[in-house]
Amino acid sequence: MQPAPIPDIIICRLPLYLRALSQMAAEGIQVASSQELGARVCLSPAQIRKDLSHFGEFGKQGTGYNVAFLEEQLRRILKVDRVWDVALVGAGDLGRAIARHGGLVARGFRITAVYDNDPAKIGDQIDELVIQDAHRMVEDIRSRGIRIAVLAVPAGEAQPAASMLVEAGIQAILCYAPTAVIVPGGVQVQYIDPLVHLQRMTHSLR
Amino acid sequence: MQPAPIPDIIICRLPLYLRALSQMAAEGIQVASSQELGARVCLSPAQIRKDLSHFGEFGKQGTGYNVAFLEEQLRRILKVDRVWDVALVGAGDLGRAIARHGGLVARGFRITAVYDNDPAKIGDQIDELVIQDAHRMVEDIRSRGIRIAVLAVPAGEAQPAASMLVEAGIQAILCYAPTAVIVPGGVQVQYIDPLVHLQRMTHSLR
DNA sequence: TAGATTGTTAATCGATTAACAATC
DNA sequence: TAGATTGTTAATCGATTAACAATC
Repeated sequence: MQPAPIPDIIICRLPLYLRALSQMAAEGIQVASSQELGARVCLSPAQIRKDLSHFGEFGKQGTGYNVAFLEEQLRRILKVDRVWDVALVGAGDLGRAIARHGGLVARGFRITAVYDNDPAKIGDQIDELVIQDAHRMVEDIRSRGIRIAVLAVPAGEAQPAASMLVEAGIQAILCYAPTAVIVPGGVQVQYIDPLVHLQRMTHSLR
Repeated sequence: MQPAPIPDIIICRLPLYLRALSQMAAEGIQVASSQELGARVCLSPAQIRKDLSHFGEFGKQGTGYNVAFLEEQLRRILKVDRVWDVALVGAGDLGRAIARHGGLVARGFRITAVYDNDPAKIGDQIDELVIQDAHRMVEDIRSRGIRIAVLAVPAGEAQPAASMLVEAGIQAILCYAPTAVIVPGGVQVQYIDPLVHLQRMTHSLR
């Protein structure tokens, strides 16, 4: 008997729960019902309870959930009860904004390497980080054991860069390029394309 | 009899189809089957055909879809067969990266105003755009008739900024702040939080 | 004890897939 | 004509919701 595998659609909601719980904790809220948590993430109380029940019994009847405890459990489940090293590929405007993102560490990530293939940028710094030559990327990432990468390169360079990352042993890629990249099974890719979100909204404008 | 309303989950996929079709067109591909298009967006051919069938009959039996024609139809359905003016709130690293995004116009959007509340930034330029005082934002957006905004401010400023945008007549907000904002019905909000994507992936790392 | 809220089951709902007649 | 692929229907699948016993 395997433990039932958790549907991906449920995993996708956990970071939202975690984010809401962190906010509640910051507001000094110590206990929250599924009703209250649901209101924050725009989901039904039943959905919240059902989702959480896949991982254990975290609540108390008549009371709700202890915010700090549930936050801790979600961090553990999502494996962000530690800080992951992240390699950043691409030191353009977007790469720079990502590297300087202030809230990474608190949520489990730290950019520890930045690569670019523009000779004019190599050697420059983004805060403490020195931009490295992309030619050394595979060797460097491999030797440092980094497993997560953010891809902030132009669309045309996304596939070759992703292939290099796979070669380097990267297992999870967050891709900002507006194009699907092909990677072997076992390597996860998530995409962020703001234009997709904008286009989702225009459809129902007037 | 109303025309059947289109489920949101279908609208959400159309921008992905459009993106894939634009790429195909750029590669010189003139005709694509639902099989080929599905391969590009990682969906089944049946799904593609079902989705498109909500809007009309765009294909030809035995042949597939004319890429340029379907691209044109999707642009029309998503209302990006024009260019929308967009207001950008927040001129930090992220705001700057968004303002300088090269691919906006080709996909239906153009940043025409940037606001910040930091006196040190007001008056500075991002390429051709002059950073405006956020205090003038409501009046300015309203007088220019802008209906779409991108919110790139710190989490703590997201709600007040969103409320100002609503007051200014904004109907669609793309929010980069890692927090839910409350807006009246009829105003759409989409969120982008890279940490949510990273946390979705860590769960299944080893 | 009375009130509230969980965890879970069964029912509902909606989305995806498979299959195929129509037809290019 | 033969081969291919659409648009659509019916079947399947899975996710969400409603309801409630358990219990804090």
